[in-house]
Amino acid sequence: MLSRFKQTELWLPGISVDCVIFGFHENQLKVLLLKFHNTHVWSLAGGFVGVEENVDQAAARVLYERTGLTDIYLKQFYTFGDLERNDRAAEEHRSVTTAMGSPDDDLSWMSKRYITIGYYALVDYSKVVVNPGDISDAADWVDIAALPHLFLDHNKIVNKALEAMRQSLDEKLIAFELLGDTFTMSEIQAVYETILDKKIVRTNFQRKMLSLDILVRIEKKFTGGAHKAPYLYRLKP
Amino acid sequence: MLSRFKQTELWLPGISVDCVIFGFHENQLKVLLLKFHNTHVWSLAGGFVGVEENVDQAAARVLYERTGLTDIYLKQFYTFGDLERNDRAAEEHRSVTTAMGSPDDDLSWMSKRYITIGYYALVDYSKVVVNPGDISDAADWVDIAALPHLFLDHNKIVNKALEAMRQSLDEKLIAFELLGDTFTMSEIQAVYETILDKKIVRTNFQRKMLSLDILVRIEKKFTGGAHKAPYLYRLKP
DNA sequence: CCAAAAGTGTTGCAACTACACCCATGG
DNA sequence: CCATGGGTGTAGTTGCAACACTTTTGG
Repeated sequence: MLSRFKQTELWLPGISVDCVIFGFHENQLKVLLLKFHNTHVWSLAGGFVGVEENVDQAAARVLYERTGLTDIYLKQFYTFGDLERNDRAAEEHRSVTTAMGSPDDDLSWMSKRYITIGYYALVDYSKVVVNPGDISDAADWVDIAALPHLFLDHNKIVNKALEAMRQSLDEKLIAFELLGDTFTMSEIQAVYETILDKKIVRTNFQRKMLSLDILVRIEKKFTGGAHKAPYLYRLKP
Repeated sequence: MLSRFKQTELWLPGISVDCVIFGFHENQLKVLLLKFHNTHVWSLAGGFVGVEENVDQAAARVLYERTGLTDIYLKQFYTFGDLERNDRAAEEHRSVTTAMGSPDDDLSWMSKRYITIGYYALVDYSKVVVNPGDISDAADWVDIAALPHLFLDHNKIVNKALEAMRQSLDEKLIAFELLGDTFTMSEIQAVYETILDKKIVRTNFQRKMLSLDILVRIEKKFTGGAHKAPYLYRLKP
C-alpha cells in the first residue's frame, strides 16, 4: 500500500518536496495539513521527485494529488538541508510506526536524511477536494494562527513560506489567488490583513486597489447579508 | 586525483551546491569562474554535500576551498531541479573528457542528473586567494556584463543570483560585503550603480547613505588621485 | 430609519528626485 | 586658476496614513 512512498529506483534518493498549501476561509488564512494513520502527527503535503520529473512538476503533482487542482500558483521558496531537521525523526518514526502497528508498512524512509525543497501554493479554498492519500487518514485546513506541532521541521517550513508570501504579496498581487473568480472588496482586504497581520484603513486600501487598474466591478450586486449591498469584483483579463 | 568528486558513500547522491561568488573590482561586478582542465568550459564553483554535513556548510566549504575565505555573506537563493538542466550534459561531458584525454578520470558524474542548490556569496575581491581545485586548471574573475557561455545552466543560475542580490541590496545593506574595511563614498555608489545597473544622483545617494547612520568617516583622507581628497568611510560596529 | 457598503475630499508626513549652488583642496 | 570631491538647500512628486464626511441601498 505504501509502495509508492518507498525508495525505489523510481524516485530520486534523499530528496523530497513539501507543499505549504494556503487557503482562505472564514477570514482565516489556513494551511492544508495531513495526519499520519492512527497518530496525531501532522505534516505538510509532501512527496518525492521522480527520476524523470522536474522538481517543479513533482511539487505540482503533490499539490494535485492532495487537492485535485492544477494550474495553481505554486512557488519554490527555500530548500531545507540541515542535518538537524531529522533529529527528531527517529523518535517520531517510532511513534508513528508503533501507532500503525503494522510491521509491513515500510516507513524507514522517515528516519533517513532528506533534503526537502519547499513550495507554497495559493488555492481557492472552495475548489479543493481534499484527498489524504495513502499514508494519512485525515487532511484538514488549519488556521495559520493556531498551528499544532508539526512533523520534523515543518513548522519552520510554514513560517518561511509565510515570510516569502508576504514579500510577494504586493509585488505580484498573489492575494487574488486565494479568492474565487469574484469577490468583494472587503474580502480582498481581509486576505491582506490576515496575511500581513495588521489592520488596514478601508478607504485607503480601496483607493489603492482600484488605482491598480486590475479590477472590474461587476454590475450585478451581491445578494447576501442583512442590510447591505457590496459590489463584486473580478480580475481584469 | 578526482576521487573526492566521485560519488561515494561520503556524499549525498544527486545533490550539489553551486556558489555564485561575487566580487567588485575596477568598477565591475565580477563572478569567480572555474575552467575545467584543458577545456574552455567555464563553470561556477560547485561541490557535493557530505552525508554528515548541512547544506549551508557544504556551500561554505566550497567557498572556502576556492577562495580561502570564511565568515562570508553566503545566501541560498534557489534550487535548480529541472531535468533539462542536464540536457547538454552528455555533449559537454564528451568534450571535457576528450580534452582531458585521461580515461582514468571518472567524470561520469557530469552526465548524471543533479539537483543543485544555488548560493551567492559576496566577498572582498582583494582578500581572495583563488584556488582552482582538482578538476579545474584555471579560475578567473569575469565581469558580469561579459559572461561567456557557462557549463550546463550556470548562466541561468548567475542571473537568478543577481536578481536575488538586487532584491536584498537595500534591505540588508549587502553592498558593503563587496568592499574592504574602508572605502570612499563613490566606491559604494559604484557598487550600487553596477548592481542595480542604473545611474544614481550623487548628492541624494550620499545623503541617504549618511542618514542610515551606519558609516563612520575616518579623518585620515585618501592619499590617492590627481586633484582630489575623498574621505574614507568604515562601517559602524 | 438604520446599518453596512461605497465613495470623495483633505491634510500631513516621509521618502525620493532633480537641480542649483556652495566650499575645500591639490596640482 | 580649475577640476574633482564633498556638502547644503530647496522645490516637486509620490505614496501612504488618518480622518471626516456623504451617498447608496436593502430590510
